[in-house]
Amino acid sequence: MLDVALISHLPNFADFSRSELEIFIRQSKAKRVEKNASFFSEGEAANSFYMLLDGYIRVVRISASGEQIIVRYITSHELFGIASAIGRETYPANAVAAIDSVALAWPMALWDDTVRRFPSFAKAANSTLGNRLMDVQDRVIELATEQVEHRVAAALLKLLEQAGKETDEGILIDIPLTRQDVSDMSGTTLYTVSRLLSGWEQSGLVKSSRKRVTVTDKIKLTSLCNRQE
Amino acid sequence: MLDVALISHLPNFADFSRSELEIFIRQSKAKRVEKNASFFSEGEAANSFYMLLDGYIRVVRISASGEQIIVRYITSHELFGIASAIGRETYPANAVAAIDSVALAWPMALWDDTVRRFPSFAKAANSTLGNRLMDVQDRVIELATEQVEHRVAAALLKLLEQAGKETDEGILIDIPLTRQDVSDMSGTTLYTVSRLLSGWEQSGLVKSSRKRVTVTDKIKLTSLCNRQE
DNA sequence: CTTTTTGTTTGTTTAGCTGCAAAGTTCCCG
DNA sequence: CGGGAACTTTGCAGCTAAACAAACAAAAAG
Repeated sequence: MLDVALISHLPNFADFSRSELEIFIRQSKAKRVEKNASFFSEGEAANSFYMLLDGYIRVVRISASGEQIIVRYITSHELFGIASAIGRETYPANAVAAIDSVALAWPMALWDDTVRRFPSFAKAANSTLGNRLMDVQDRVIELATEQVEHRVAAALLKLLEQAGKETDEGILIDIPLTRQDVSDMSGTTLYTVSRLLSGWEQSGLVKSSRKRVTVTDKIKLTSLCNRQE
Repeated sequence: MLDVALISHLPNFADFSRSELEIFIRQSKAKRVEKNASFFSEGEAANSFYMLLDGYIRVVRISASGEQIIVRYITSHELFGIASAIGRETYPANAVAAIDSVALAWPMALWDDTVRRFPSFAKAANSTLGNRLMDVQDRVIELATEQVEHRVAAALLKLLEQAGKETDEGILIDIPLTRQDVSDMSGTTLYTVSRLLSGWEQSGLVKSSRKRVTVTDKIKLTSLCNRQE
């Protein structure tokens, strides 16, 4: 059983009493999902909402022409699969574990009641939605106005924030990440990503190997994103 | 004074009684904004939330490099400027009137109370957010995977749904719309849009003139969006 | 240890767009 | 009604990044 103390400090649960939170947690079921398996798929009936305890989740959609797009990553303690919050009865995307992951799952039937009784929870859910909306808008702007180099750099920096881990060589992106994954995030091809990474490696911005990227010069990488004119 | 009957049927207000709705409306102030003027700007303190009564609004953001992106259009009876719903204290974008427009404005201080007392209103706000999130995601996918021709066609079709008006020549997009506007929606340049429209005009898909586009063959235009491989 | 699978790099070619310039149109305003 | 502003079209030059192919490297499977 999960230790309530580990999550009681989260803003999601700010106005749950200790016992309320315990009851709430007890209503959930831990769901463990292996790397590359899904918590749920696009179009599926939204029977549960989730909070990620450990791991990383790729939110993926498939375009009309069959190409895969990574919409975002979910990190620990984020709510996800909250279709109800926006009045939907099916999940709008696929949630694929990037590494072995564990989440708590609540029956969707509890949503309305939970939101009504716990304003902090409702607020957290709404600001989660708001942040996602802003993020996605930022990506639209990026895709519409910036060149590939900029976009790939931005994708790496975002990953760095979400999953960066200090090492002696620099900051490692602690998710197994293929060139293809990066290109799926930045709307380009794995070839271009490979070329960019090679180039950056030569100029000492990053180190990369199979499924791993370490950023050695965050400053310079950031500056690629702010290039004016 | 606005006739309450005109809007009482909207889902937003499903569980307002007649008198509650009257009171609610009375708390608002009609705001009239001329073409090309703004209801509010990005970063401004979010003092009001709005419902559009008449007109069209362009939701615009400016990229880091100064380029303008049209994030979406707001049409009649939509809520907008609902920053509070996502826990923000400033507006996240500019709301510019595409034509002379009128909206009701409520003081943001009323938000929490309104949402709490009227679940239908809260639900409407949330599904508005949800739809926007989905829309923006769709645009990300489009920008990341589809070619310009496809994207411009999709932009026109979206406008057609929002502001289409039957005429004897076809369906007119009833908003003054420059080539630049269309390119700002589809992440390309006004030159390319101009070329595409010329081409489509030759093959009888559209008719266009200064600031006007009429779609004469919606079927074929739609098929440009579904082009496989 | 060998084979297969999966991921990465790199060369070459080329389509698709952008960017600029310049001319043509349409509209608006005094 | 005339002049200027705003919008549109078109030609051309140039370049970015996509697409394909092929070889290489690393990991997983047997």
